[in-house]
Amino acid sequence: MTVTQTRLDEMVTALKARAFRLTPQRIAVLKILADSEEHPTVEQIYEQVITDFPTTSLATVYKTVTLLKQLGQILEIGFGDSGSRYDGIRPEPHPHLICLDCDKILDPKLASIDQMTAQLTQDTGFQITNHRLDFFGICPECRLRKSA
Amino acid sequence: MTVTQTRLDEMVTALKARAFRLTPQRIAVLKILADSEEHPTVEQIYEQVITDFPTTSLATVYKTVTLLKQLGQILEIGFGDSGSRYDGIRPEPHPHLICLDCDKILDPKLASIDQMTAQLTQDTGFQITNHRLDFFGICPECRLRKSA
DNA sequence: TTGGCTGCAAATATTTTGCACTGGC
DNA sequence: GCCAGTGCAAAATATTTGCAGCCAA
Repeated sequence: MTVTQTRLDEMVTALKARAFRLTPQRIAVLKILADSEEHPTVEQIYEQVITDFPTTSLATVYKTVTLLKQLGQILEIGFGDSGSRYDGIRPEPHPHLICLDCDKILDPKLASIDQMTAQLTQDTGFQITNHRLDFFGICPECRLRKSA
Repeated sequence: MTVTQTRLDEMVTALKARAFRLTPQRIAVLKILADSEEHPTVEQIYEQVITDFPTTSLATVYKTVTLLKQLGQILEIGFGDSGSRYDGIRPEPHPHLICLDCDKILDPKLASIDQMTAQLTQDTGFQITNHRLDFFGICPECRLRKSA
């Protein structure tokens, strides 16, 4: 049993638990999200889906992504400017490291967020339910390419 | 000399330094941004501006906000869903604490970000130039109101 | 004086929605 | 068989842009 398999199973289980139907289009979207390390956009998911189901509409992909988001099965990573990107592999909040040059997104390990959250709760009285932490910069590969 | 006065001066200086013109509409926008603790949207800035200059267009406010953003004089705080909000008082990146109920945004003090940035630079080789840290939850006032 | 700035409207981009048909359960 | 889900197009939202006239420097 691979990690990917597990994630897809979890998504399927989450849908079944709430009596949502498992249509071929939905399963195709789930598979892509459960298997994509590169944090795809809705448009990119759509491009993938229509290779298997050519009649699938963009609206259906939007609806499925919205549904999964509401079920907490995927994480939305949106930047004001254009289409949001999604992480189906790690649905819980976690830091991102974004290259401004090639748009690559990495998931670095950083432990201290929980501590900051606890501190804020104590200081402000907020009941914190979610967070978002993004770092922007230039990745080593793009730095090399530019200096060449 | 108040803090607000200083911020407005800084914005004016930044515009002059690059030979941008100081039109009445622009100054009105600057004043609002330099003076608003509540992180207003473009629409809210627009509402304010037209009380002084009724013919001002929304596009002009957008253009001015975009210009100030490019000059690093204001900080954009965008959430995928709707209009971005702006902070003209503290243009440098800093954490936000957002109430999901009343949309209030606070600026809590948290020191450890620089340390995390340094760590990431060392671990990943990224040249980090910017970051964003937002916490979402329910503020004490809204919690009280809901439990009442 | 003059070229950047404004204001209007139209264009653009992204995401949502209405509705008749279809197919999963 | 029922009704949620789909697909199409139109709508809604947010922001940008073209261009003629205007005004800050």
